[in-house]
Amino acid sequence: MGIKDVAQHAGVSVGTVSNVINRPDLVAPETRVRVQAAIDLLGYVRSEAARSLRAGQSRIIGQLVLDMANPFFADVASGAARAARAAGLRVMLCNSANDPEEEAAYLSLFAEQRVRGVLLTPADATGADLAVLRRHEIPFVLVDRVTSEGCSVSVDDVAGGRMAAAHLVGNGHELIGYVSGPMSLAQCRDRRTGALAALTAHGLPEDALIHIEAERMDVASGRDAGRRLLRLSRRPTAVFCANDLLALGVLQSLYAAGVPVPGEMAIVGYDDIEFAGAAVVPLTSVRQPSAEMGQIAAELLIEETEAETVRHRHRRVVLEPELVVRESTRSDRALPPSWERGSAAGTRALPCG
Amino acid sequence: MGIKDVAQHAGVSVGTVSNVINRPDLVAPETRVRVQAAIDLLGYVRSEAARSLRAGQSRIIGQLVLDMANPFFADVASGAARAARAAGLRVMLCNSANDPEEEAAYLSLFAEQRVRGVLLTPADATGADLAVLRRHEIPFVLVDRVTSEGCSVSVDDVAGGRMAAAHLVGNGHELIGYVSGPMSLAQCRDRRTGALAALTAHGLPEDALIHIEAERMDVASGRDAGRRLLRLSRRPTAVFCANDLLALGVLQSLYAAGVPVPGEMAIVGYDDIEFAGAAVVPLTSVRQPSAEMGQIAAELLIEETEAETVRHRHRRVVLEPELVVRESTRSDRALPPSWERGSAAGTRALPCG
DNA sequence: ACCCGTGCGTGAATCGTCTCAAACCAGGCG
DNA sequence: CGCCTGGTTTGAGACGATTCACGCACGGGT
Repeated sequence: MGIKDVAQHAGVSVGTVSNVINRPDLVAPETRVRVQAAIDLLGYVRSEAARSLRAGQSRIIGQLVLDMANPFFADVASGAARAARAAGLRVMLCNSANDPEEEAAYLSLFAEQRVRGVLLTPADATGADLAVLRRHEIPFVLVDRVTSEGCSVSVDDVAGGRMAAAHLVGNGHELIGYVSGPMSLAQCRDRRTGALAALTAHGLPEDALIHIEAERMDVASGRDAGRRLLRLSRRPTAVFCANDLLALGVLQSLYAAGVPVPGEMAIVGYDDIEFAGAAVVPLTSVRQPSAEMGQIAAELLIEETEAETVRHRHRRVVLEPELVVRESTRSDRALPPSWERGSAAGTRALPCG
Repeated sequence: MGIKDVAQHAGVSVGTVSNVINRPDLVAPETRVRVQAAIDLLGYVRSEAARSLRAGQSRIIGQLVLDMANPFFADVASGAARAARAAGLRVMLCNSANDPEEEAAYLSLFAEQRVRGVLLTPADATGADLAVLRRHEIPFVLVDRVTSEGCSVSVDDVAGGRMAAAHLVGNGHELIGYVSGPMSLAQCRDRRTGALAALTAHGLPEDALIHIEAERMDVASGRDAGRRLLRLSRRPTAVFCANDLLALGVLQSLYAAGVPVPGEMAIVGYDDIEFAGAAVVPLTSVRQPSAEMGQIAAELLIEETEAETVRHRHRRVVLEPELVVRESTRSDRALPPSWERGSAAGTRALPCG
């Protein structure tokens, strides 16, 4: 069941079989069909292990994400897989679950696999994992993070924060809540910076942005943040949330308290995950081009690995976010909910589970 | 940078280095530390390709799912990854996107990789892909599907349908809608069968279940189904939906039409994805033990691959679903929404995206 | 007749690890 | 002194595909 069996069966040498598979133009047509027939007959499948061993590297790209269950990363992964396939490579997707130890374990797995390169969103802030990659000379591209020592693809969070806040100010809001995740995350800081810039650009004072910090960026923390929001002495007329899960939580709290959305409180989320558009009050959200991020990251990585003659220069790609306006900030509430408009996310097909 | 360099540096033979790595107990302590020092110094990483070539198989399990973006499959994958790691294996997760061609491509990738085995939820109904796996003698376990020719892990959909309908009947509903996906799917047929059985068991006639078939099982189709539901001459007082995405869509339509949920229309979904509990009217849903399915499937597969002495017998594991009751079927609406109760799904941490 | 180029096929070397039979060594015992 | 034993190390394949320097044959040009 090896290449030798095929060769013997077709009456040729192993080299010729290899040529039929990899460089068919070097083989006489007659021989080619004979060999191909033997391959089909025997059900021969070449061994990727042997190929990789010989080549000194595998045809796999490793990808490490923070949470596979987060639709954002699922989208990033699908973009990366698409780009990889276009280059004849495959992606091995692993989930660090935000745990630096898991992350380190997966990186050494990747090293053993001799992967072409790694796409990662590090859970480890110390940079120790990047040092490991550099030590083994494994090319990498950061996704949704930035580093000075390699390529990265991220989204302009300052711009995203600015457009969210500008949208709210444009709708007449003059006191706005910012429901943030931990300020240790660059994302949360940048989005706040952008929002603040938008307010001051429109002549509002700095304290027009009321800061509420959630411990984690999930739905439960969002519900808590919503309750805190309602207890404020100066209640904002709008909230900007650092991600959609927080926004969904806030929405739930408001609903429970009987506060109409967007009538008494408008909401803007971030990420535009599928369920933002599918909420009962569809959420206005800042869309990140997640699949595109994955695709560009993979393309950068592939370019780096193929840079034999051309010298590869590390690049920092920053993509622009996009505001998707839906019911949760609609000022004219006479219109029916427009679930169908604004984004294709709501219509994406999810097969049964 | 190979095992030879380590051997030379430590002044031993390659066999000894191999032993230090794989069977340290065979090596004298003094030698062991000397070799280990050389390994650390040189940053040696063994080549998985060479290992696999030698062993004739890799340490990877291939997993093929219908949609990575569906939280259900994300959960299945995480369960499988856990079990695999416990056995010293890794999972290579691939997304067929419900496309039989993609599926076939990934299966031949797995064959080239000489994976230990494959976990799959086939998109291809013809069984041609299973024939390929059998031809190459690659062990496989079906997930959420059943076959007579191998192991499988699935959930009792008849029981799920029955408990959903029984819950509604128990709440006094006597006319119930069933929003189904395509009846070509065994899932949809079985859930209907179960619902019907529950109705008749409670003395209701067969036509107490009103069938509405959606083209696809996504939110948009659910919205459409909701609109059709409201146009019926005999309007049900409850709906059972074949998955949560359909249920979310139905919920949206009802909300848009001003129909109170659960006041005038109760809703039960299926799968209990995270966003079912996070909807503004949290959905009652039939929970599938998704992570457990993945874990059991992987364990079955591992058992099959390790069955050298013991003869492996294919098994069909059928798990029991569980009804998670939330607001959307609560008969006492005086209570505040209970987002925090009923399931841990609503509190799962999703890091920022 | 000779040479050369071209088209096609060959076969051996190579990649890095594991495994196993054999070698080696030190010490104890007859 | 020779033999045996048990702990330790060695070194030679073997795994399967790729690649490349050659060899062979044929036909055209000189």
